[in-house]
Amino acid sequence: MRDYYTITELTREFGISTRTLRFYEDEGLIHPVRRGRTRLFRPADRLLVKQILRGKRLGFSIAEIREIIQMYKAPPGEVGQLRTIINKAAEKREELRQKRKDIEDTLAELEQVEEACLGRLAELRVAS
Amino acid sequence: MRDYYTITELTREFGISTRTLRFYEDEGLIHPVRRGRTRLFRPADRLLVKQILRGKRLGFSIAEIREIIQMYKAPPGEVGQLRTIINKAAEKREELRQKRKDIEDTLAELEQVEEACLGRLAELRVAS
DNA sequence: CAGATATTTGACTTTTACGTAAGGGCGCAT
DNA sequence: ATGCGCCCTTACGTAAAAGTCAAATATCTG
Repeated sequence: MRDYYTITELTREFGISTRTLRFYEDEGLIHPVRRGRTRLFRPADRLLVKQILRGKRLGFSIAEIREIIQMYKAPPGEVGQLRTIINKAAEKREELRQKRKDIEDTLAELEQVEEACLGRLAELRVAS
Repeated sequence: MRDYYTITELTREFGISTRTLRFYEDEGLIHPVRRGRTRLFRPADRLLVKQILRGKRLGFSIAEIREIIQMYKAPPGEVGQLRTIINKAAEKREELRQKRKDIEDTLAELEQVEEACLGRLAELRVAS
C-alpha cells in the first residue's frame, strides 16, 4: 500500500484523464493533499476515485455521487441528521434494486438474442 | 391492448416530454407511423420506449441503446452478421454483469451506512 | 545545474440529451 | 368564430462532464 500516488499514476490505473481528476476535485468529490502545488493522492483518495467511477458506470450524476459519498463519511451527527441519512440510504438502495432488475431483464433479453442467433446459425448449417 | 397511443399518452405514462419522444425518433430509435403529420405509436413502439428508458436508467448513451435495440430486431441475416451479433451481445452481457457487481458493492456499502447510523442512534438513546 | 519530463492553472470548446420558444394547423365544444 | 387542447416543425439555448490548448511552474535525472 503506497503512501502517495501521482495524478498520472491514477489516470493510468483508471484510464481517465488528469482533467477528470481535477474536475472531481473542483466538484468537491476528492481532496488530494499538496506538496507545493502538486497534488498527492493518498490511498483513501484512490478509493474515492474508484467509488466515483463505479457510480459513473451505474449512470449516477456527479451530484448523486457526491450525495452517496457524503453518506459514507457522515459524522456521528445528531439524531435528526442520522435519520435523514438512513432515509437517503434507503432511497438509494431502492433505486439500485430497480437498476438491478433492469439489468436482469436486459440480460434475459440478450440471452434470447444469442439463442435466436445460434438457432438461426444451426438452420443455415442444415440448409447448406 | 390498444391499437395506437398518442404522443401525449406516452409522455404521461412514462413521465417524459414530447420533445424526448421526438428526439428518440430523430435518433432513429423509434419509428411511429403517421396519420397526416401526427405520430401514432403502436404497442411495439411503446415497448421500445420502455426499453430505451430502461437503458437510460442503466447509464447507457443513446448510441449504446441504439446498438442494443438493433440486436433485438436483427434479421435472419447471414452467417458473419449472426456471429457479429452474438459477439456484441456477449460484450454487452459482460458489461451488464459488471454493472450488477457495482450495484451489489454499492448496496453492501449503503447497508453498512445504515447499520452505522442505527448503531449511533442506539448509543445516543443510552447516553440520554 | 541544465534539460527533459510532469504538473499547474485558466480559458475556451465539445458532446450529449434534451429544454424552450416561436409560429402554425386541426378538431370540437361553447 | 373562438377558445381549448393537442399536434407539428424549426431553431436556438442549456447543463453536465469532460476535452483541448496555452503558458507558466515543478520535479526529477543525468
